[in-house]
Amino acid sequence: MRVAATYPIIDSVDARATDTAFDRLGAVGVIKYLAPHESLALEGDSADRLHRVLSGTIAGYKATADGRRQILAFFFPGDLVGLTVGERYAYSAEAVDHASVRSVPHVRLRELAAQTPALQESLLSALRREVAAAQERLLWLGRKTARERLAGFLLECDGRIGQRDKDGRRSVPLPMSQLEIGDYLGLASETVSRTLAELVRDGAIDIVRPFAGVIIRNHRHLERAADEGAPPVNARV
Amino acid sequence: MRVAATYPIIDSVDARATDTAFDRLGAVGVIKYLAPHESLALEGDSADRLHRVLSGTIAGYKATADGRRQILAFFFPGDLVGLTVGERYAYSAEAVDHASVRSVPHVRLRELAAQTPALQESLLSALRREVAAAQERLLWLGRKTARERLAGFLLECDGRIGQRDKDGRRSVPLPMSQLEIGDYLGLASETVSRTLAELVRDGAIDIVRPFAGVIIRNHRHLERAADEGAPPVNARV
DNA sequence: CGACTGCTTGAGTCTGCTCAATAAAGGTGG
DNA sequence: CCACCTTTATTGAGCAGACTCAAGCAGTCG
Repeated sequence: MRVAATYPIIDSVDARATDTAFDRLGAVGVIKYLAPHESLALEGDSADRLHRVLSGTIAGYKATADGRRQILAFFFPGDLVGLTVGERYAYSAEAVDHASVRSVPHVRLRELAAQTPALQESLLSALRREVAAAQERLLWLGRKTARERLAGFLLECDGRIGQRDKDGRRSVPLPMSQLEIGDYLGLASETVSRTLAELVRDGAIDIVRPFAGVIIRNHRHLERAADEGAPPVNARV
Repeated sequence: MRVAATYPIIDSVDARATDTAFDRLGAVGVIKYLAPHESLALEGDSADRLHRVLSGTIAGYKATADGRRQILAFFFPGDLVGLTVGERYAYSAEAVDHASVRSVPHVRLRELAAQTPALQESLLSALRREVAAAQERLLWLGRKTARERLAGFLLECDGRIGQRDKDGRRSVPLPMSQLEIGDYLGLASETVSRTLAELVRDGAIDIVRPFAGVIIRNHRHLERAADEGAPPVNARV
């Protein structure tokens, strides 16, 4: 376990879709630094705080008594963890990699929101996005194949944290392990590994070794894989 | 297709957890009557209205190009359909049985909410419940067996629309077909049929014939089936 | 350098799906 | 009210996608 001193002191957010209304939060609450797999909150804890991710990645998840786990969402910089709670957290949250969050008591948040209609509005639309995201994934988990889910996941990550590399291709860093990707997609980690290999074989992606992300080789192909589980007719372009 | 005149004229809601703040909606908007499988909204439609279920059942769903379908939620009397939308509906909605809804333009709703903090608060918490429900089901679809999902579904329905019959047992009417239950749980309708039969064999439930609901024979047993996919050690009590 | 964690790959299994045939209801029209 | 037709539920047989178990490898951290 690393000590706090080894963390960079971060207080800005590098989120692409930064909602400026949330910048009001910049001055309140405390900053927490989390090591990989360190817990931020546990399902059932009394939920007094809202967390905004400053750096790194947080996973929100539910678990069963016998150890099965479903990751509900990955939270990247700029995202809010703990929005949906009432009295108690409805799910647990832990750091995926080294992460930092700003924690704001809900009480303080409510005060701020009362003064700031724009913030109120932002919270509401963040909540709406969260519902929409969860519902989209109900379709994945209920009705899509491993290949479709994984392709959809890579496209989602591309949209949220993808970058353009020097050759102009989309580069998607994946801070989470394949086990965590499996827990997000309702798949075993072996299936994630095999299906990634399949997408590489089909020419849709390249894997950055050691496993740290993917390069999208054929975006169109990946979209087709996400929408239609059928194996491609013409793989290579 | 029935004509509107054959519908009972309903303008009250028999929801158990009626949120009185929503009664403000009682005077605005129009009432629509829907025949079974009649569409209320399609994914991608411009979303100008919020619907409150007065009677019957509405299903919200997403579909893929090749005909697979995932039902996101069943809406019972008192529930709100179309809460989560932005510009356009994020999912389709259709009637499960004969149903009626009160449709309120979002514009009018916003006016009312501005005047009524309690309504604002109610909308927010309805939205929060919707997230929580979707996330609970991510766990079902991603990590639970057919048996666990079905048992969980029956318990959910008991909590929302269950009644106590003359012998004091829980009676759960199920207005939707087994195909629709399958589309809700990410299962084939045959699997729903087989798994229901299994729960009957185990003494957890009885099926009301012709298929119209279930009687919960052993609540404890059903709870165990929902939380732990393992076959019961001592079936009959 | 050694131990651990995470990824890959193979073999075999199983849950739940597909396809199919039959039965049971419900709605429609004569 | 009955005969017909359509839709829904049941049940069986076979299949397949994804899981489990297991072994081996690679990369990382201490």
